[in-house]
Amino acid sequence: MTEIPKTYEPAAIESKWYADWEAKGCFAADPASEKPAYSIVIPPPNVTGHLTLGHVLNNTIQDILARRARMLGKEVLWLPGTDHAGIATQNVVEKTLRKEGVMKHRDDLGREVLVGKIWEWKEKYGGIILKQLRALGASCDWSRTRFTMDPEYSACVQRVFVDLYKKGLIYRGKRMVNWCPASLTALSDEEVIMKEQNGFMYHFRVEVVEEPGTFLTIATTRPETIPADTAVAVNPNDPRYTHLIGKHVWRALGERVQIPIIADDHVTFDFGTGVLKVTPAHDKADYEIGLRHKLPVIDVLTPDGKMTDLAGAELAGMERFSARKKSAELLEAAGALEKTEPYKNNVGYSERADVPIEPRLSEQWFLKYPSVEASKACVADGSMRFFPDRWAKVYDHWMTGIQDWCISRQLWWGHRVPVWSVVSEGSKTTEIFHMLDQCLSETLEDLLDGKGSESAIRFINVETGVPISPTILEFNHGLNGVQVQIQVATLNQKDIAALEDNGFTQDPDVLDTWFSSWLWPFATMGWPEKTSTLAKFYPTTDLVTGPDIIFFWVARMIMAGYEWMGDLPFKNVYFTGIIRDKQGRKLSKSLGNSPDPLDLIATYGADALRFGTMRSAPLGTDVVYDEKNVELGRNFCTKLWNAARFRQMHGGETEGEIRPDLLTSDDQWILARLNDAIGEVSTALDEYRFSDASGALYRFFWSEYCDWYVEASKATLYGTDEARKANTLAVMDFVFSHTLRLFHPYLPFITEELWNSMGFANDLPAKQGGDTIMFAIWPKPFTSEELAYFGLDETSDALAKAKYTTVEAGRGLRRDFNLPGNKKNRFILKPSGTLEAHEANVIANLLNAEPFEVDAAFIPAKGTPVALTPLGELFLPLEGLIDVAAERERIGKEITKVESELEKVRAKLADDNFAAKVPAKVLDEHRQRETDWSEKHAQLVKMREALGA
RNA sequence: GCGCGUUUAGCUCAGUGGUAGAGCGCUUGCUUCACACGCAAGAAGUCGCAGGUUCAAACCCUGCAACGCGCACCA
Repeated sequence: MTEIPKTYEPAAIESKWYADWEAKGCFAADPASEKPAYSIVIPPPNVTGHLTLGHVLNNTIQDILARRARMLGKEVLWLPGTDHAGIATQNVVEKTLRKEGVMKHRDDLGREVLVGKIWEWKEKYGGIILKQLRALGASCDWSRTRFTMDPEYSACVQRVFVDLYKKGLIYRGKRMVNWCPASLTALSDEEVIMKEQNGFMYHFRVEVVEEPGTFLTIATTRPETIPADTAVAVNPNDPRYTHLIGKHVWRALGERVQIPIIADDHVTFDFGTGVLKVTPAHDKADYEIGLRHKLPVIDVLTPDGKMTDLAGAELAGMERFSARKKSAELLEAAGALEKTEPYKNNVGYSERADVPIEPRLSEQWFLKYPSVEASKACVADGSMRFFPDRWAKVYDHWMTGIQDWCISRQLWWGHRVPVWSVVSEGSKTTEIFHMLDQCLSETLEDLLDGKGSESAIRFINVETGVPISPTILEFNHGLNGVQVQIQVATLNQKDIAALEDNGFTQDPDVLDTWFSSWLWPFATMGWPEKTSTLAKFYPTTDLVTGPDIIFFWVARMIMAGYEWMGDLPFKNVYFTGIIRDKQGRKLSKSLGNSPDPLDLIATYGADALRFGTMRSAPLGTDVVYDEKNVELGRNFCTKLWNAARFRQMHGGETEGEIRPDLLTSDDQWILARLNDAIGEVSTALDEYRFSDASGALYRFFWSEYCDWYVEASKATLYGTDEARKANTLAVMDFVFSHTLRLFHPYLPFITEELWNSMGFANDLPAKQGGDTIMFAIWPKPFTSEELAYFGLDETSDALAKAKYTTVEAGRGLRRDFNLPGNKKNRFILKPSGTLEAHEANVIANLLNAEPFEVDAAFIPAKGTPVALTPLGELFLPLEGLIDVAAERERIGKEITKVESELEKVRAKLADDNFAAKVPAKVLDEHRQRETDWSEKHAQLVKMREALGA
């Protein structure tokens, strides 16, 4: 035992033990271990990220799982790392470079230089969040830290790209995509969030060319796209317009041209005017109509959302929203605007840039998802479990309606699309793609020299599917009209040089960040090699993440897991809540409602932050952040600290054997409560109910151990029976050593400190708690032998409970008569049975009663306040202060209360139906209740009678 | 529009058919020999609304309302 300082100072203790754990290699995962495996891969935070409360929640949960698994004897791998986070990171760095005046636009630097700058940034700031996780106590195996742009990881990304291409699941095409005019890139459907907009519905009219004087009224929310209209559509069955189908109208804005009136089922009768302007270049549905009717496509918007010259001189160059207003003015001026009415509609926003996206026709790479059926089935059939399970439905719904994934991004930071191409002279249609296939080691030059094996390189005529001999090709650009793809080995610098010498250029796009993240569970473990790590730790056990990335990440990881590992990537997924402020808003930097966890750690300690967060985060609900919770955590740590100090004050040996013959009723009671807590905490953790587990521990330690057991034990500790005293200390040590272990996953630092300073580590084997509490054995509920040894059964805690109820009754009397708690008072118990001197002593202590008399023959003065307790009548004599009337009134109040209870239970028992239909057990319960209440009632009435009328 | 979830004390939440609970906050009294980051006592709830099932409903069923989330989306 080393002396425990008076105050708990978390900072020093935390850094000391974290360094110690790392030095001892406690976090390292050994694939050769014979212990059963437990593994988690961290949801990699953005490499530019800083620790937020969301990370605190998420990573505390993972740490709790990992630490408990170690104590349960598992070989634990918690694999950390960061994500390159394409758009986010490039935005952050570009913004800084602009601020520093290094560049105005990315083109000022060019691709290579900018990417170089981002790498510099990454090297400089990239590790911050991982360092911050250490401050939280995260027990990650840092030797395995991965980054999604590590060379080995990038090779995995290229490999799966080629694999999917070969399987025919990746294709390139000109499609309508979600275009972000701020980030200047295509986005996947998942990156678009719909927001309700207060806009306007503009009604304008166009004249029918063939019938001058006849007008059609069109309703639109986007008049600025009128110059891009190439038709006007009506429903073929709409009687109002059938006679006009096939005729033309004059377009209202832009070049004055005739556009056809066409019939299409897409148009509904009752929306707007039933006449739809068709803008194939700027609307997904209109594009489909355009395809059906072979309409021309006129693009009037630049990539960054400005009007092109095709929009007409008045609009050209204007920003899209200004152009909208201007268009309305132009229509108005032309007398074509009939009305403008306020209108609410939903508009897609770019999730990252928070600006409305534009549907835009562009050439992109798409992926048809692989292994969809297996991925759907594993959640549906329960072989993978979601917590809370309602997310399984959301997942299933998405998987059912799954759409192809646009995987190319017009950015520079990320995994560049591994495709090289050359456009041969004189032909726009001839492209030669060079695909990577990293299974092979030959360089491209060797292959082209004919030294490569036949399978090493394949040149395929895409149209015919017929392989072409490499020697015929020889980078001859004369293959007009033939598309050729080339699949070769992983490119090294030499390969790339050879390609570029021959006029090949790499596809400029990079891949969606999630196209690398979805490989995380196995690409971090050495795939495609069959590593011992994969063999031991894949599939991983648990994944802990937010429900907001269920499609972005979770679903895609499942599909990747099945596709390349042939197995699910994790067995359980725990979805955390989202942390909100008291007004229910998400925490964000811009709202300024996002406290810095490191400040909280500095103020309250990491354990306090962890405990406070976990206590307020029940499974399945969002978390309302309140600093009070962290304060609560801090207060709890202090309580734990002081309880340990109290134990230490009384000296004596730790780990002393408990002698069952010397156990007091209080000892038995606390052992029973400990046993309950062990069971409750273990079950809660098994079911991922982290707040329930922490709540149970909190209640056990504070209310049961400190408030009752420690206080009751003072009768022994300050007494004269040395043998009992030693035994009580042994019980305290027993309870404390179990409690510290139960708390360790939540409070790693303070439990380690106390584990050592209280001496619990001393006599244990090094690997089972001797070195560190991290590997101490997780407490198990008592066996029947242990229960018998301690003499614990259903009745063994009755006496202690009765005492505590008696004490509460006495304290109630004190309160009722305004006696200050610090003054000693005389109490007399007129016992209903026998009471040992020791038990009386305990009651006296807890009541602060002096003297405390147990007197079966006691005859109280008339009007002496009394409380009915399980142990008898408890009197509070008030010499000279007795107010008979007041006491009668007090008892009268209690009688009223008892009567109302009695009435309720009697009403039930009086009901014939009740007696006839209710189970025997419930009936007995009610009868017992009736007996108890009426006994009490009779006693109270007698007492009141004794006080006179 | 479709689906999911939530609604219990001032606040945040437990409570799956049988006597309404916790933490915080509040009130009152206590620097009582581990702890004022503490101890003790207390006040506070027609369990969202309306029906139904049942001997019995916070709990099960139906409908409604409010809030939140997901998906889809008609100009």
